[in-house]
Amino acid sequence: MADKRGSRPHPRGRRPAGENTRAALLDAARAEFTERGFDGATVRAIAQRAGVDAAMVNHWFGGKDGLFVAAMEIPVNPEEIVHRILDGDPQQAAERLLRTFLSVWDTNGGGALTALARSVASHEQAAQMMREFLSGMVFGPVVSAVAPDQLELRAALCGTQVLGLGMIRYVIRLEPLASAEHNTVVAAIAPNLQRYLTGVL
Amino acid sequence: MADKRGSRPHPRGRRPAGENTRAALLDAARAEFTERGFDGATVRAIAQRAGVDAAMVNHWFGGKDGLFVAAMEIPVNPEEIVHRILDGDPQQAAERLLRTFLSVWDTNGGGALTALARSVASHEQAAQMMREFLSGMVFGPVVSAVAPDQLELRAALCGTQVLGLGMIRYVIRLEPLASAEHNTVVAAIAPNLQRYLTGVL
DNA sequence: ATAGTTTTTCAACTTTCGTTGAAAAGGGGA
DNA sequence: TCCCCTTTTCAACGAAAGTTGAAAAACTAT
Repeated sequence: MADKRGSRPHPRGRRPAGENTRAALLDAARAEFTERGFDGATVRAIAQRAGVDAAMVNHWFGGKDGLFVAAMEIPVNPEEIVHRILDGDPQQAAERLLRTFLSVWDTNGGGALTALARSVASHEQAAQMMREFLSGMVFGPVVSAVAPDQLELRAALCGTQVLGLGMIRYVIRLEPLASAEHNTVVAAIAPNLQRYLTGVL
Repeated sequence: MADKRGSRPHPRGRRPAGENTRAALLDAARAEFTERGFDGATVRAIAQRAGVDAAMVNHWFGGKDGLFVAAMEIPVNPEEIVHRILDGDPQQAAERLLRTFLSVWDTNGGGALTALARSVASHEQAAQMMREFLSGMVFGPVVSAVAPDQLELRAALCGTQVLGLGMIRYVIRLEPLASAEHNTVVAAIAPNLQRYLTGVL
């Protein structure tokens, strides 16, 4: 009944291998940052969720900031996403773009974009990453491929619509959009987004 | 040169009257919450900005939470705003709505909505206030007056566009939207917003 | 096998923040 | 004038969080 190690979940030093602490930490960090934002998430909670000690964050990532940057490195390949969006009729690019975001977000509990949105609060670095992600990684390439003019303005406009949708649906959780079917959302928003991409401004 | 009270900025007890601590605290709180969000703002910084002791926050508002709620009580009258938006051609309601938000925000450094947006992070109360403000105070009444059907969906859709604009322009500060003229923004976005209000979904 | 390196936990430190209680000072009514 | 209430600062407390250093355990190479 009274095993000597019974009360201590983990013995001291290195663990039997196989369990990748770094990856576990990244997963836990993504979840916590998404749920609570940069300030709300604590190193201790992330470590506990990953089942390791909080000191591991410093060992592997140098600190909370490093972990945040590493965790927000998007797990999905932006080029592949962009490629899929551009594949087909340019007049339906908005619909494909919207469906892509919705499915990434819904399988992800809000996704990295939501984590960033929640973190932009007091972290200038998050705003920086957001800018780069929005204009550089996703909307920039798409707009360049399908839009006739005013590329930067169109990219920013797409940002307002997509980010606004993310905020309302996942952060504020305003009904009926928060629980609406993908088809409903797409039917309502895709035409507007399409105008930002290829319509006359 | 060496006044006995020279090193102490304020003597102890009550001050000569005339200076309204409560109001100063509210102003400072609005500024700090807007710039840094609920978590980023500290009671001490707010008090220093107001030129009073941090304990005054507890004395007047019961704590940081009470101060936040009090500070977010919107200084602009929503009914008046709604009335102005509804006054005129319903087909141009979106333009008036957009211009109203832009001017409130731009004279306000982002405004209460931005403060709330920055605070939604780890404060469920902020999300609650946001929901009520969006659907109850502004978009709800406007939509009820001009929209033909699906009132709640239309209100939420307007929320995505307006909140997204606020996030991109004031929080993320993505160019060229961040520094664009009001006319440019209105020309680009009003048609889309008008579709959410009165168009066919 | 043994020495050295890497990984891991533990305990403690430091800082920051919200909050509290007591004391001081001005104002107002009896 | 004297007493009481309100307002204000001050000092300190307690909790929480990011970080650090040392010791222990497992792996690796010689």
